Amino acid sequence: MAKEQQTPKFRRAAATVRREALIEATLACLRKYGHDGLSVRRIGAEAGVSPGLITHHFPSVSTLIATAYETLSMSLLHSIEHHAREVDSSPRERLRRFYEAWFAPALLDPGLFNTWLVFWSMISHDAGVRAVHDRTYAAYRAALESLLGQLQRTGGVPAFRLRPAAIALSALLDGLWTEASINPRTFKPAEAVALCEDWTHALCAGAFPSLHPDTGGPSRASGRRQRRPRPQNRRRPVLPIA
Amino acid sequence: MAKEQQTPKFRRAAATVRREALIEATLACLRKYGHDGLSVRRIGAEAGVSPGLITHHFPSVSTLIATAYETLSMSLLHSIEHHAREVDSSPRERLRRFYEAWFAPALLDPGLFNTWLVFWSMISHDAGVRAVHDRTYAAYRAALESLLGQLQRTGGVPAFRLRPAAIALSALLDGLWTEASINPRTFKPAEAVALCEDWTHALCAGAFPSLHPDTGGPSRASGRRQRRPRPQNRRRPVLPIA
DNA sequence: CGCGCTGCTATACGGTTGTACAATAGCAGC
DNA sequence: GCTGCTATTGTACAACCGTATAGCAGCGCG
Repeated sequence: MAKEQQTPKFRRAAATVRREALIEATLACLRKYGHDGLSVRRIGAEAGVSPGLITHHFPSVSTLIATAYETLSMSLLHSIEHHAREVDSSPRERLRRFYEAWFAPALLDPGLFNTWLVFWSMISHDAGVRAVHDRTYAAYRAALESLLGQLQRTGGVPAFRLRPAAIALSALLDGLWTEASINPRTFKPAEAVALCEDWTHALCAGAFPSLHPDTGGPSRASGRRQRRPRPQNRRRPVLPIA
Repeated sequence: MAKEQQTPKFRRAAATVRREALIEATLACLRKYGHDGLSVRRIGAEAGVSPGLITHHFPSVSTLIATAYETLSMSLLHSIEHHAREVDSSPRERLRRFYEAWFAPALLDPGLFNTWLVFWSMISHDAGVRAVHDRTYAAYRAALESLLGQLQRTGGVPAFRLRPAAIALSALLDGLWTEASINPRTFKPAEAVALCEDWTHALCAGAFPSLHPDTGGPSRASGRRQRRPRPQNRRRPVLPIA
């Protein structure tokens, strides 16, 4: 009994690495358990650590979630951008690779979608999470604007307004990703890529009138119908639910 | 004291109307409290009813949620379709009115988005909710396919494959609706309508190659690049997170 | 080797959750 | 008007939640 294998009850770690470990444990929990994963006890168990530690390292649990949100979001964006930039080829090709990365199997994990749902559902409650969303959404849009800007400088591509174009493309990507994550049987990832490629094609063909640079606002967006008499003055409520 | 205003402690109701009232109370709770709204106590309080009643009328709380999901989803779809069909005009105009209804103020309520997040987050756990999603998504896609089919029969519009077109349009609508619900300041509803109108315009211009009727699958979707050598055999993981 | 800083654990607390079940009472039918 | 069916209530229960806090213990430093 002289040389007992007395394993230490816990190991100390620098605050930085412990915080990082907690963030990774949080992401693992959200991925595995979805909305039930953001519990100090569950995250602590995942990290092999006492529940009280997370409130010791983070002012509150929502701060931890917000940090995890920013970490994951930026990591994904960098991975996708890196994948798109890998081959040195035309902007059009880079955009296509961006789509491919967006619908790669790793991105279509249902656990990842559930993670995102948790982030989204916290936006309306927590100001920190909302700030992270605004930052990361801006970063995604900036990435798309960069790719689209390179595309615009390609010969034969008509000029278009970058910001609304990026908004539309981002929405298309998000919408396809959402449905693909919910029900993988609706369409194959390659179909999603093809639909995004179609969008690129239409953009290059100048088929999006409201994106023309001289189009100031959306009021003149439709172009042809200047007279919009707002026909039904008696506003029929679109949402009859109480 | 002879004529006491003795209010009955509760009122009996037929099972049907009580279930309906509980469904409406559920929707109100989800709208107000988001994910914290699906508690028997909160729903019961909203309906002015004891918590035990909901487990008495519904086998479980997830069944109630699934029913509420289907009710709200179909109600919204019918409202939007009704709004689109109101004027008897061109298919193109009906499609535009569909977009307008989609981004009407009532649909951009943050509470509605939070409600949807709850539904979405239950899909991976509950088979009933998943079935409701599959049904309602199919209904939405069918509605879009109907509108797009009418558009296709218009003179001057090239033929296109209905199903992937509806999938793409649905994704665009959903993606724009999501971001508009999260952050109303990113773009105005009219801009979203304009971007959808752009999509319609491109479709009518035949600017979506993969939607051409002869295009069989997504493998030939990109059209031009037949040789796709899958360049990087060492698959760099897109998601480096553990 | 031992001191001491502090990362970390363990527990307690008041609150919430879903489910179960016995008791109550509205109200319809006779 | 009384009776009986059953919708409804109220409570009990065990499990979980986030936070606060007192004290243990790893481990660097002297």
